[in-house]
Amino acid sequence: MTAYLARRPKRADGRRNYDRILEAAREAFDARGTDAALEDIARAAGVAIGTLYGHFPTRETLIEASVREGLDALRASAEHLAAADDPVGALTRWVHQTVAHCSTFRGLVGFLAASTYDEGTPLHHSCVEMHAGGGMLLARAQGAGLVRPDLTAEELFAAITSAAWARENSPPGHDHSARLIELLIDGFRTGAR
Amino acid sequence: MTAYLARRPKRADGRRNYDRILEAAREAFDARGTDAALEDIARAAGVAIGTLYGHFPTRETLIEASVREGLDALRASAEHLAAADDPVGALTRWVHQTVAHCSTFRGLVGFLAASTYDEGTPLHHSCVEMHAGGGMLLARAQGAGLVRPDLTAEELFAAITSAAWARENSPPGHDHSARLIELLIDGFRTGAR
DNA sequence: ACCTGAACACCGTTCAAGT
DNA sequence: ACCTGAACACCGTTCAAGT
Repeated sequence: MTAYLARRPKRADGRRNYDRILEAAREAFDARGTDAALEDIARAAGVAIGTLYGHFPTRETLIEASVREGLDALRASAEHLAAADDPVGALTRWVHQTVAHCSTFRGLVGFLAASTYDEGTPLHHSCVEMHAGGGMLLARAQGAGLVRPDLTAEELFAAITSAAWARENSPPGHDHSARLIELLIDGFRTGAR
Repeated sequence: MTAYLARRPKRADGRRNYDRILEAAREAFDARGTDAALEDIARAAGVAIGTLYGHFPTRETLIEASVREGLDALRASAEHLAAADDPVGALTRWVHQTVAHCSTFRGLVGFLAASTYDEGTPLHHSCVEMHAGGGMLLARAQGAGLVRPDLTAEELFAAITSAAWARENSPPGHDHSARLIELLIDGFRTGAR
């Protein structure tokens, strides 16, 4: 069953409030993570709390609307990178991009991990898109004999989300997520060991 | 500055309550993660909420007391494994053990990541112990020329916590943390790529 | 079709009164 | 030295009344 997704209203005042809430939400999630107080977001947007709930019935729909465009763009990016002549370089670049997007806000990657295999979830669609984009680049690298053939898109996704978690949760000056990605990609390569 | 740590009281009734709270907390954290309701824990332990706060002034001190023994035992395990003749095998085994302990409860690894570089935190001591244990096994594997000499104990710790997060946050049937560890260790090896 | 804010529920945390 | 539970604060969520 497909989850309810927030829709931008048709009426002018509704659309204005919808946009303001989304802008306030992005700022709040950015500053305080995905468990930012919804009342603060409503106040910053200049609307009553009921208005926020009217547009975004759950916290997850609000998070989803805040990141949808960014995450779905990764699919297009994968298609673009698939044209490169260096399949492992393309995969590596895409993984770095994806990790960055999955750690846009502190807490986001937890929702993504919970959404990947649960259709009834607002973020599920974006997860499927990412999965498909990664699977495409993975298959190309495997087809060229450069990445272990037994590596699955699920495992790639697990690697990406765990690196994104590391990025989200690193204290300043101790973010080793980029290095983690390099080590993982090295582990992906054919003949590694 | 060192953080306050919970201490087992001397008076018999206090000790009894302390133990009961800890037992109830382990069950609650196990079932519902580290953000389980403290009132539920107090009720399950048969004490008033103020009693819980008297022994464990913050949620983190309660979490710390729940996992201290398990985490600190990893140091002894590292020392034991250091005697093995296969340094990479020893490191691999220790990483698997450590990942398992860091994901004892859902939410634990977030506290661990925040505690590693913050002395004023109840779990800091256990993090330092783990860090030291891992550093020892890493140095041995590097000394034998089997692991990249530029890999640091901080990076190893980041790899372990991110794998633990993957383990904590995997839906049933989709836990790829063990594979992630294998891929990472392969990335650690000398001459990988 | 959309907005408002009071009302209720839930839970974290403190503290005065007790033994 | 330790226990109790009422009291307060904060925030999520709903809904009747409004435009």
